[in-house]
Amino acid sequence: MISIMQTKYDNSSEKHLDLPLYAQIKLKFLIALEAGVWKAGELIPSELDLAASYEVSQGTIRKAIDELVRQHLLIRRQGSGTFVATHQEEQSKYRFLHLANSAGEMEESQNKILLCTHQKAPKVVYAPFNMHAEDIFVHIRRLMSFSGKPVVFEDIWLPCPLFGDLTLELLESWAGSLYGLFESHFGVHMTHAEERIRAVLPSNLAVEYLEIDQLLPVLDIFRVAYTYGDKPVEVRQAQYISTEHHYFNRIS
Amino acid sequence: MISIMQTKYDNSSEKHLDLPLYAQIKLKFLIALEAGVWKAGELIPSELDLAASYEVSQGTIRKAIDELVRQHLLIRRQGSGTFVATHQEEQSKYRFLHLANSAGEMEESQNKILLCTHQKAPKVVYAPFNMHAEDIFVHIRRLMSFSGKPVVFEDIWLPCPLFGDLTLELLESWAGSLYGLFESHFGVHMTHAEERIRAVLPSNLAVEYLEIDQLLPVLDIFRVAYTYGDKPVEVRQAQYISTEHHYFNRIS
DNA sequence: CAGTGGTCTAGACCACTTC
DNA sequence: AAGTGGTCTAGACCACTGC
Repeated sequence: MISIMQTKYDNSSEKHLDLPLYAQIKLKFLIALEAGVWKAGELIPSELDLAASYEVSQGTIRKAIDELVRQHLLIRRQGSGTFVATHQEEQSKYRFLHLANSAGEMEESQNKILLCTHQKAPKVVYAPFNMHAEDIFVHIRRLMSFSGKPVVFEDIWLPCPLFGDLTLELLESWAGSLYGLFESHFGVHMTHAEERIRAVLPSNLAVEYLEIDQLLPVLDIFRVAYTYGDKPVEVRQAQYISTEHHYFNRIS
Repeated sequence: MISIMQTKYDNSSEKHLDLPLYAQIKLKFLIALEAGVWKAGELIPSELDLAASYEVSQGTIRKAIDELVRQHLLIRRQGSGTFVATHQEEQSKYRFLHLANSAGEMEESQNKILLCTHQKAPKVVYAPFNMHAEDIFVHIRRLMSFSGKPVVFEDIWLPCPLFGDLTLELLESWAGSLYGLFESHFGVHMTHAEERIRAVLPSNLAVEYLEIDQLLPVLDIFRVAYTYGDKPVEVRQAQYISTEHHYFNRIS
């Protein structure tokens, strides 16, 4: 016996978690992204195809995709389709670098890798990963310059299980952004990050590489970056000279 | 001659700007907010009422409201209705104060108003308003303490045309947040802000009020806050001690 | 119980990209 | 011309609030 007008919430089979349909589908998409079924830059199926696959309406698929687009995990291109977001795009170039000059403009940076080694890390580094003092990390040290002047000195720490193959040669041969490299060579896409900002006197190494007086206050920025599923995959500690540049933030 | 199925984009009268319908309606709502037709905390008409008023479907109204909700201009309460966002709520208490302690927690602050005068302002203050060196501003100086220790010293500048009536007595009698006061006494609702952050040596006044050494680096935070329509309505310059606290930011 | 926002559907048509 | 996302509608039902 089939009624013409079906009742709406007919989830007779495997009701997930009392989440609305679009949220359940969003979770499935997140799993596809996390598992690498959908890879950075790739085209995903059309909304109508997905609607057919999951046996829901286009509107429900749209709402799931909408939220992922707002989180910068997917990108829509009218006429072409929906794609997995990537750090290769021009657009995302400065998403994770909140640094501007006095005029409020972003500038092109020149980056120099100072070292890339495998070693143990301090507690502030291994703690966010729930790892231990003996665990080995990839350690990158980098200097960023603007108009030829060094401005940012940073130490970047990556867990070996994911980034063990990273070498100095690879870093130096890579022209794009670091997150673009992580994505294309290690399949790790950074989705968001948390930063803690302090004013400090520069470390001895920062004094040396940034070529500044040891009494010049600098911004100290501690970042933990995450991939899909809120999984931490990078810790970095940076010092910024803030005489001709500043950290900017929009509160909305 | 009337067809049963009307054609969809029948904007025969006054086609606005080639914006989609929901965007046109969103603009009308923004005008209502800006003009004070809808005031902070008030209930706005139901979605079905609005749909009838503007002769569109509920879905179109929803999409317009959705965007305003995401911008924190409106708040939905299922079963009750949709309300104009306000700074009186507990939720928005720390939206504009990105300050946490070493454990990453927000703390309750004790605020002390040091002065409230009417005077001319420096260029960095009047420039964002497109005003002039001779124009008079309300100038508030404030000290914020956490657990009894002074942490934030700030100068706040407000244009007289809007805030001329602000007095020291009013400030001291007000228990809530500053933005809550601006909203309830002057009808000015802050919607967003931009901050520029530097590391500097503290000003002489900051040294005095924060009770710190003049060589201790502090965060210097320059903020311009805006109301509806991207209109700047406040400039503040703050210095934060960042030894036991930090500025935090989430990049997403 | 009436009214509100929240979810979901089915279907139409528009705007854009690609071939 | 075919296919994709973007807009819009009309209507149903669910979940919650307040009287």
